[in-house]
Amino acid sequence: MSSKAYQLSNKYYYGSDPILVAVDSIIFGFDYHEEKLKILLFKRLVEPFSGQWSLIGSFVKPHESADASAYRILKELTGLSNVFLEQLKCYTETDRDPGARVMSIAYFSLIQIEDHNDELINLHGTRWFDIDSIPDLVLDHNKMVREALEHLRTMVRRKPVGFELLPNHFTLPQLIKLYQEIYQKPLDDRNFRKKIHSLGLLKKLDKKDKSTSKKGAFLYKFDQKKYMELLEKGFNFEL
Amino acid sequence: MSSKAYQLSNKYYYGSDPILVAVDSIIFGFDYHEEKLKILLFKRLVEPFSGQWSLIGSFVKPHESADASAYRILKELTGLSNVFLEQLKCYTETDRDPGARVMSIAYFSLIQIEDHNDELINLHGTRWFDIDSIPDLVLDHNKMVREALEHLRTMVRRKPVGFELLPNHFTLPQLIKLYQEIYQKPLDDRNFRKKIHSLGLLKKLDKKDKSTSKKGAFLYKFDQKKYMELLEKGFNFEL
DNA sequence: TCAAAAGTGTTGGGATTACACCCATGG
DNA sequence: CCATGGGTGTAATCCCAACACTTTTGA
Repeated sequence: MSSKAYQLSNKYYYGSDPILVAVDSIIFGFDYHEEKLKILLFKRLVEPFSGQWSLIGSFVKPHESADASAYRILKELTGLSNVFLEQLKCYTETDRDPGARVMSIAYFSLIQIEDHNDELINLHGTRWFDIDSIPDLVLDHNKMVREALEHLRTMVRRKPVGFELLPNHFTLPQLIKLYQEIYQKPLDDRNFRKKIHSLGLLKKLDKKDKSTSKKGAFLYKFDQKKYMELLEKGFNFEL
Repeated sequence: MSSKAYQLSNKYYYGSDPILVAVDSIIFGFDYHEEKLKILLFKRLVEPFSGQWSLIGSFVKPHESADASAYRILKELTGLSNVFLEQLKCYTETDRDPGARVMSIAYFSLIQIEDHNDELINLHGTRWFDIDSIPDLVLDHNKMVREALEHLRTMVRRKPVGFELLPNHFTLPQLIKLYQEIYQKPLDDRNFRKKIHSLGLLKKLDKKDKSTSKKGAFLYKFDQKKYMELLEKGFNFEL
């Protein structure tokens, strides 16, 4: 019985009441063909509500941190390991899960849709959903999605995390479309370019992407060093 | 046995491993006589490390949310109930507490030092410490304090929470000193006044506080409605 | 009358907004 | 050669930072 291991290590806190702890990840991706921000969902595996759409999650195991748990489940379902993943918020209402007293730590993740392993995706029945047509999810997961989306909108103004959603080489039109989709409003093309260039974050490549126009749009990558610097100290990216 | 109640409600998740969950609150106060930002600590009541300085915390009980737990312990130790309290971050490293596998949800609180009940403070052996001379704390509590302080500095630029640390009636010199203490840098007096007035958050009273000068400084209170509005939508308060 | 803290405005520079046309190319 | 999307510059405005003197009054 697995709770035995736990009991053994509890030398001190007799009489205190342990609680089940889960992690649930809100995983964002940007489909730049459709120009849509999406989140990754799967069908819940356990009762109650088995088979219903759910955030991707797992119970936290005795010998792993919550971070490790969130990384583990993300790796299992997408094959990805070097991704942007951070803790968002802990949901602790006593009645949030009718199955038991379960707390959930929500994680916020940004991934590049193209990178993930399609076989794994199919294997586990995960699916990308447009953020404006998320189905009814189990428990309080719809609330988690709403709050994660707010977090994304706030965050993108302070840190250059938008890039986590784009492929390594991307064009400015793609970048602009991403920000428009996140902010849910049209942005001025010229001012956006001016601002993004002024950050010194972009490295222009020689190649062009001609998949969307005859003229072709220059590809860029971002300067890893500058990126880290800005991630650390933040910036102000109001538009 | 209290864990029985828990077992009873766990109809579904057999074989999953529950974890002890605690809350720990980083409680900030501003002593405007000393012009110092402080945090409230107490001496830990349980082994291991009983008697050492610690953040104020408690285990989360089976029938309370983590928020309720944090409010409960704050009320017990300070007598205060209408305070600014929000969840900060969950600490989940497996080895963070040698006593057992315990997660801790850190809470961030801002209170008005004068409001709290001195008798309770004395009764529980709590004490205010300058943020620049925090003693060694149990477990990872020093880390929590550092991160909470960073959070305060970030937050104060986006939301008008500074007021939570001041008495209901306060003077502009007090407010400026508070911000200087939080930002840890001198601020331009005239620009600060201009900016704070432009927010439309302050209501000037007829009274003056003459405790710090012969001329006396006008007392202000803040406009609750405007405050709520700005708390909701945020602002930019770079200085 | 003077010391000590409170209060008050202006100006220059940098950033942000609004806005319209030329460019390159494949079909 | 033309339709389509990619790319560029400037002027007006707003916001922010820097900066020094006057006011009040109790001792």
